[in-house]
Amino acid sequence: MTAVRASLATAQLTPTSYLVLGLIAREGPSTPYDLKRHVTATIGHFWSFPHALLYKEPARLTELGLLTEEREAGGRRRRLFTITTAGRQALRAWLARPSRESTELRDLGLLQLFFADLEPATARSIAKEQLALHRAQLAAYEAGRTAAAPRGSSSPSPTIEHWRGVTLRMGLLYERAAVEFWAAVAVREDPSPPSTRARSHSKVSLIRKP
Amino acid sequence: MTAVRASLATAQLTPTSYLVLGLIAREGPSTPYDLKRHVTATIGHFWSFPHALLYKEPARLTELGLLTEEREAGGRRRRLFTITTAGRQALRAWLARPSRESTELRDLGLLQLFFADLEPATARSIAKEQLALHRAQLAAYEAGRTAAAPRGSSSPSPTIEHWRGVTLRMGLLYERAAVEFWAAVAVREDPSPPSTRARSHSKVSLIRKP
DNA sequence: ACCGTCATGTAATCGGTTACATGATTCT
DNA sequence: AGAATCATGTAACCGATTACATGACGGT
Repeated sequence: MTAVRASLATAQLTPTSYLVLGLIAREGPSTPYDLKRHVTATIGHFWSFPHALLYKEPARLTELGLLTEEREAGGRRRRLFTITTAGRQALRAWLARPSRESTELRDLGLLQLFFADLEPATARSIAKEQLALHRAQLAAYEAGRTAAAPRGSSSPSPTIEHWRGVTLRMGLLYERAAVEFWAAVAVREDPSPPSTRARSHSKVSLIRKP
Repeated sequence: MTAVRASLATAQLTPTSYLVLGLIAREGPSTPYDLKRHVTATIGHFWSFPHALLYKEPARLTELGLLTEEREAGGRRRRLFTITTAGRQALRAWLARPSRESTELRDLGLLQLFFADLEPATARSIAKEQLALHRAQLAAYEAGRTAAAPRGSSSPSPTIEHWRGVTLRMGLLYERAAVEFWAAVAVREDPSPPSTRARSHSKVSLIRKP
């Protein structure tokens, strides 16, 4: 009965669950370390899944009957997980169900900027720091993209390069947006042109209010 | 001693902690509900902080000595939290410390797309769904932005409108990127032009592999 | 007076994060 | 052979999410 409830509780699968299910469905039987490597090379660039998760999640899914596990006898005693029919079904069901939740965009730099007026002097430094970071990330994506898309690669089925491409394309667009944003902030907060135009708001420290 | 350790453990403050500290530092003594409303109107659009968090976190911060709490005697028995000197200090320290962690971009639609080849028919429907969602969100931001920026508002200090503007500007840029991305995906996956150009990869279901 | 929504809070569960730990490989 | 890094895993804590619950307020 516990098993029944568990196997029916499709609703309680997390994004991590579907990531694991999807990877194993596509790549075939995998060890947690396989998952880790694949994730690092693709979606992990902007959605982090700590490796401990990728070791724990397959165990959960196995309990739910969505995966099976076999363990190497000797050597590293690796765990190899295989997807079951139920697992494929859960995955299909999820793919067919539209996701209406909106994107979580969690950025510490943005949070800092949100409070930057509390210490006006830091607004610029935050912007410059973030600008540098996002420019670097953008460059990394662009380098990876040109390297990843070998013209006329006649590989019959999608390779990991393909998936790098798919996921990184969005990352690329996001980083472009981020660079644009932080560049604008940096300019706006730059005190170098002491123009007569009034600032949008006073620059006194607001951190202590009466 | 526990208290000492706790108050020194600045490192273990989470983004939520700084959000709460920052809001109370800027807006003055606040109830959890005040926090909730403010967050909903601003950063909550793309970084969700469930209201239960905003009730629990102030209590934690109070234990750490970063806030003080006073409770209404009668009526709704609201809890009013005020920031302490230590709290302001922790906030300042955080603002001065650059955040090097990169953005978390958690999007269920992207995750689905990542596995869309497992069910080729769904790739397009996912793209269309996401495109509609992001267009709607983009429209909402743009509507909010024009409404929120009253020319020549001579308010002496930044109002909540100002902060809506600051946070939503990034949201706006992100949504533009997202719309661009999903539009491209939708076009690429659209089978309407049955051109002779070979597809980048075969469209057979990969969900069962030998 | 009633009803719906706003406002306010608590409890329990559980996933995610951090920290720890150690056996294989590879390089010098 | 030793060092460094890769590979592999476990354990524990704790924050975040979900669910539950109820009192105040405004409108009809």
